[in-house]
Amino acid sequence: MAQRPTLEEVARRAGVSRATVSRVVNGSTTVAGPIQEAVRRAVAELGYAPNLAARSLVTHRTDSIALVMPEAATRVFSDDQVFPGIIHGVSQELEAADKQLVLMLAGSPAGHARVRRYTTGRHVDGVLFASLHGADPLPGTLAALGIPTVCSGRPLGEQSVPYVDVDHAGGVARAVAHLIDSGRRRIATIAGPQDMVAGIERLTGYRDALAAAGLPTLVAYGDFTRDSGAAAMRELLDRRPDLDAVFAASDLMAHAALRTLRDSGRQVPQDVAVVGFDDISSAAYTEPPLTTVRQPIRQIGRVMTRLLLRLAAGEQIDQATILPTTLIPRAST
Amino acid sequence: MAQRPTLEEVARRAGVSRATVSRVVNGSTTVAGPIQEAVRRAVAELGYAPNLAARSLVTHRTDSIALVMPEAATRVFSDDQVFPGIIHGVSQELEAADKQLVLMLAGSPAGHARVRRYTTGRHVDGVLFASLHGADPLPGTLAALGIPTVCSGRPLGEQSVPYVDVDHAGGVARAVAHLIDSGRRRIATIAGPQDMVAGIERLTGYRDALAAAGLPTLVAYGDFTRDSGAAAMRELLDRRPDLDAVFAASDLMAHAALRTLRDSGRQVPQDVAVVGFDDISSAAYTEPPLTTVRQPIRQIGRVMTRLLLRLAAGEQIDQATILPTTLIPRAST
DNA sequence: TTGTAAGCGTTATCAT
DNA sequence: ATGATAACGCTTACAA
Repeated sequence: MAQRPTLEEVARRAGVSRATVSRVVNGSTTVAGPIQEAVRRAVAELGYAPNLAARSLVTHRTDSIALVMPEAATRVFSDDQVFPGIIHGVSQELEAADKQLVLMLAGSPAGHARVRRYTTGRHVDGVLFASLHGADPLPGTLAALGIPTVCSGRPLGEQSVPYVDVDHAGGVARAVAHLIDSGRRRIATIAGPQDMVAGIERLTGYRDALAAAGLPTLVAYGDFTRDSGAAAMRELLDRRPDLDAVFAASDLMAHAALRTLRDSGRQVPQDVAVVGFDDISSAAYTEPPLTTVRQPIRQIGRVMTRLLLRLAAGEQIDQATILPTTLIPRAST
Repeated sequence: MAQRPTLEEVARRAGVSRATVSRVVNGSTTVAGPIQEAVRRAVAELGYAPNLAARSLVTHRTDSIALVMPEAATRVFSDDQVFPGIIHGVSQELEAADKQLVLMLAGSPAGHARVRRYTTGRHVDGVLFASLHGADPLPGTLAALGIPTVCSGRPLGEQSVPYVDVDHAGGVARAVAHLIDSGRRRIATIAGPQDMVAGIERLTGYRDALAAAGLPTLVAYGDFTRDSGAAAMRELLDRRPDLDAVFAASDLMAHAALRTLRDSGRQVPQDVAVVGFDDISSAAYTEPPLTTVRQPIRQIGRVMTRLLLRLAAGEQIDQATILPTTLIPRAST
C-alpha cells in the first residue's frame, strides 16, 4: 500500500507548484484552464485527497459541528425519539450548510472528559448540546473559550449560553385545561427527572395549572422511560385508586400508564383519561391512541443549528428562543 | 477573548521547553516531579488544550472512528431502532476504547461526497458502514486506500470488505417452520427493499423455506417502514383474501400489518398469524404482542467495532462474521 | 497567473 | 531528564 499522495506529489506530477495545486483543489478561479486540467488529471491519477488536519491547522476551520448528548446511549436510543428527532433536525440543517455532524455521546464521566478534550481541541467549529443534566458547566466553559455553543433547553446554573427550548408550561396548561373541561377533577401527574429542565418545567406547569383551578395535586416521579412510567402509575393507583386523569411528562411514560391502567381493570378514557407529552410517532398507535402535547422536536434541532451557524459566522443571536407546543387530542381523553 | 494558548506559551510560563510540556501533557513518565508540577500548573492557569489537528498531523492518528449511515436521517431515526441499535453498540465499544464516534449521515449525493472527503481526508482512524444500498463502491474504495473499514451486512458487488451480518436465512426458516407447525398453509410475506442485503436475504429465506415445504409463495414489497407495510398488507389481502399467515421482513411492517388486518375485520392470530423480524422494543407492546425473529442489533455494532479496532491495530480479521438470530414467540401466532 | 516561502501547533529524533 | 530542531501537509501573503 503506497503512502497517501500529498500536494507536493500532485504538483510534481502536474509540473506546477504546490500553491497552484492548492488553488485548483480549493476551486480558485485564478488558475489558467489548461493548468487546471493538468492538475485535475494528476489528482485523479494519484487519488489525491487533502489531509484535513493539515488544512485545518492553517485555516482554523474544520467544517464540522459537534452535537453532544450528555446521556448514556441507552437513553439516547430508547424508542423515545426525542434525541433522534433533534439529531435529525440538526443533520438536515447541517446538510444544507455542507458541514459534517460529529455526534458525541457523553453518558459517562470518561465520555464527558473526551468531549471536553475534543471540543476544546478545536476539532469542531461549534458545539450543540442536546439536553443537559443538572448544572453541567461544560457549555459555559466552551462559550467562555469563544467556541460557538448553543443548548437545547435552558441551561441550569449561572451560565449564559444561548438556548432553544419549547413552551413546556403552556403545553402542560393546555393539557390540564383539556382534562378539566372534560370533567376530570382528580388529576395526577407522572413527572420527569428533576435534574433536567424539561422534567422540572413540566412539573411546575402541572402544579401551576392545578393550583389555578383550585384542584389538589398528586405526583409520582419517573425518568421519561416506559419502565419508570409503569412503576409510577402503579404507585399513583395505590395512593389514589379513584384518580380520574393522569398527565405523564413523556409519551413513553404515558404509554406504560395506559397499559398499567388496563392491567388494573380500568378503562381509558372512561375511567381514567391519559395525556402524554412529546407526540412521538407511536403515540397515534397506542391503545387507545394517545392524547398528547406535541413539541416540535426536529424543529428544535434545526433552529439550534441555524443559530449556531450564525454565531460561528460572528453574528449576534438571541439568548433564548422558545418554540410553541400544541395539544393533540386523541382517544385517550 | 485571548488567542488560545499553545504549547509554546505554556512552556514559557513553566520555564521549560516545548518538548517537556508535550511530554507532560501526553503522560510521559520521564519528567521530574517538580517540573511536571510546574507544567501542570501552567496548563491549568492558561487553560491550555492541545490542538488536535496539529497533533494528528504528526501522529497520523485522530482517535476517532466514523460510523457511516448511507441513509436519509428520516430512515435512520424512524422508530425502527435498527440504526440506533447499531449506533448504541458501536458507541459502547468505542467508549471502552476511549475513541470518539463520528456519526455521518449520507442520504444525499452531497452527503455521500462529504463522507468520502472526510474519510479519505484522514479525519478518522477507521470507518464503519451501517447498511449499504445497492453496490455502493465507497467501502471498497476506502479499504483499497488502506483505511480500516468494516461493514454491517454483506457488501453487494465485487468488494472484499470485512463485514458482520446476522443469519437472515436461518431466522426466516425458523419463523416459517413455526407458522407451518401451527397449521398455516397460505403464508404471505411483506418483503423489504431489494437493494439492501437484509431485504434480499429475508425474501430468499422465505422463498427457500416455502419451497422446501412445498407451499405456494405470495409476495408484496415494502421498504421496512410502517407505511409501506400497511400498503403491502392491503395489497396482499386484495390478492389473496384467504391468506392465513404473514411474515414481514421488519417489525415496523409487521406492526402496520397487524393494524391493517384488524381494520379489515380479521383476528390475529385466529384468522391470520403475523411474524416480524428485528424484535424492536415495541414488539412486545403491539396488539397483540408480536412474534418475531430477534436479531442482536446492538451486538452487530459491538462486533463491528471490535473488528475495526483490531484491523486498525494491524491485526488480520475474518472476512465474514455471522451472528445468530432467534425466534421470539408471542401472541401474534 | 504562477511560484516562493513562511508559518500553523504538535510530536519525535537526536544530542546533551 | 531535558532541550533543539526537523518534520507533518497544507494555505496564503508576497514576489515575480
